[in-house]
Amino acid sequence: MKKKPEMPHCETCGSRDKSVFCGIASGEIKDIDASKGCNFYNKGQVIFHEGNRISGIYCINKGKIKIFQIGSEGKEQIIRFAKEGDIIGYRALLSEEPLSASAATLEESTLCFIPKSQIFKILQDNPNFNFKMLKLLSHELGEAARVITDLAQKPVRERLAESLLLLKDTFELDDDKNIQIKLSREELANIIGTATESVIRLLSEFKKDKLIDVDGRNIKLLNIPGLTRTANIFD
Amino acid sequence: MKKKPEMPHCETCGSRDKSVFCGIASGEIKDIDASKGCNFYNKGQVIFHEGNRISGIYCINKGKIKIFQIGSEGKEQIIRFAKEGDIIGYRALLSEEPLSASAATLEESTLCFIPKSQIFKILQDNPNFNFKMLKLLSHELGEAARVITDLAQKPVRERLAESLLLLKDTFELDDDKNIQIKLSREELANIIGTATESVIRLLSEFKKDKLIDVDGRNIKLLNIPGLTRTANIFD
DNA sequence: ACAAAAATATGATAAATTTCATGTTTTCAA
DNA sequence: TTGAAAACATGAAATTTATCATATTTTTGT
Repeated sequence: MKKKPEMPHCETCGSRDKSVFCGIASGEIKDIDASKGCNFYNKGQVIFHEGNRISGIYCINKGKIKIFQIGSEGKEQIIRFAKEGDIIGYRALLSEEPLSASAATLEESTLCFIPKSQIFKILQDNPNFNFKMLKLLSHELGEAARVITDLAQKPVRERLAESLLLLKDTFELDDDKNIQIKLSREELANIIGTATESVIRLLSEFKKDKLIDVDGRNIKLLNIPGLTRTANIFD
Repeated sequence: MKKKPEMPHCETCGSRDKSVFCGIASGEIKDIDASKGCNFYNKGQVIFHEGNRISGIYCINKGKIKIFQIGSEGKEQIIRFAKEGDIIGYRALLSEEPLSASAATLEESTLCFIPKSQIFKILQDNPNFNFKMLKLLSHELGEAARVITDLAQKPVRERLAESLLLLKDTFELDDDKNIQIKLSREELANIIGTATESVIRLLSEFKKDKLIDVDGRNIKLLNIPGLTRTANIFD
């Protein structure tokens, strides 16, 4: 069994400058540090549950997270991903509504929890942080609109291609051009709203078309321009 | 030709207390009034265009608006609706990104335009307004997530039923239980991401099943519980 | 009021996608 | 290590949904 990692500190947190907390004064950082809690999560652990209330936000110190809803037939729908430096749970906290989605780790992760009172204090005292949150929310809303249009209008093959590119942008490629995230075929299906079998078949097609290379859950992007217009390949 | 209506004033605006501007002090309302512009739009007029920059937000004094994107095949996708008292364009303004969607009137409408400088001034000076915007954005984000799951997982018949209920909640029913918005079959199709013919067929089905009554673009909801679980009607 | 255009309607067919069945491979816990 | 469970894979059939063709009705501009 792995040992629990040391409690990370915001002051020395490597992902702080990439995060929404980047412009915060050193005094306030100390406040956050003092009020926060920090936990290690194994792969697949649920962080919070759709429908519950939330009393703070989680900041991802390390790891990868999926945010998902359960549809009416009990099927998981992945809404978005989060990684090191990202925050999750802020939507429900700020709207003061129940959580609209659940979150679970995709690999071993370390998350810090910052209580509501602290967040609201910073929001009040720090116009810069406040504005960052407005920007974050409105950016996310734009992304969501694009997802809606794609889900409504694009066929499954294109949606899969899109989501591979989205995963590339979110988690980046390693030196071998592998997407730096390992998802099951079922999870891929749950991003684009299709059957697992369809994803399996389409990944094979993409491989045959030399657009990607597949080795287990490792997906290598060989021809990114090709993926951006998969519908026209045989035009 | 109809006469242009009088310039409305925020101070006497009937929809202000229902809007995001409801808690604003009288002095600030006067400032908004002084900086705003106001215009009448005919049915079907475009208010702003996806991809452009925006320099303020529009507040709907009167009328009904659709917000939509154009998909890769040129097909319209309706993202959301707005009505009297709602604001539009705030997403692009706050994210400082280009507009992610276009807006057009669904009927004759009057809209006020409040310039960016004024909005940012209120955001800075008025924590209450600021917090209202955070709430609005995060609420919208929750709605978007639910739309994503529905589009990804529900069959067309259920999506149409859902969207009729959404339209009911947004625009309400008149005394005759008619939904207070008149959309073409094509527009209904563009909400749920399906073909116009499918909407036509399904509306007939709903009518035959006594769930709704249809007379042109007037849709009367006869059996709302039935619509909430259209998939199980014949179970 | 009238012609043209747009919207609505419906059937037949085609295409996309899911479901089901079944087999193989991989993963994981005892 | 091994046996069970989960994940992956593939074909065939069924289902859903889109497309095409065509007719009718409604709306709109002149």
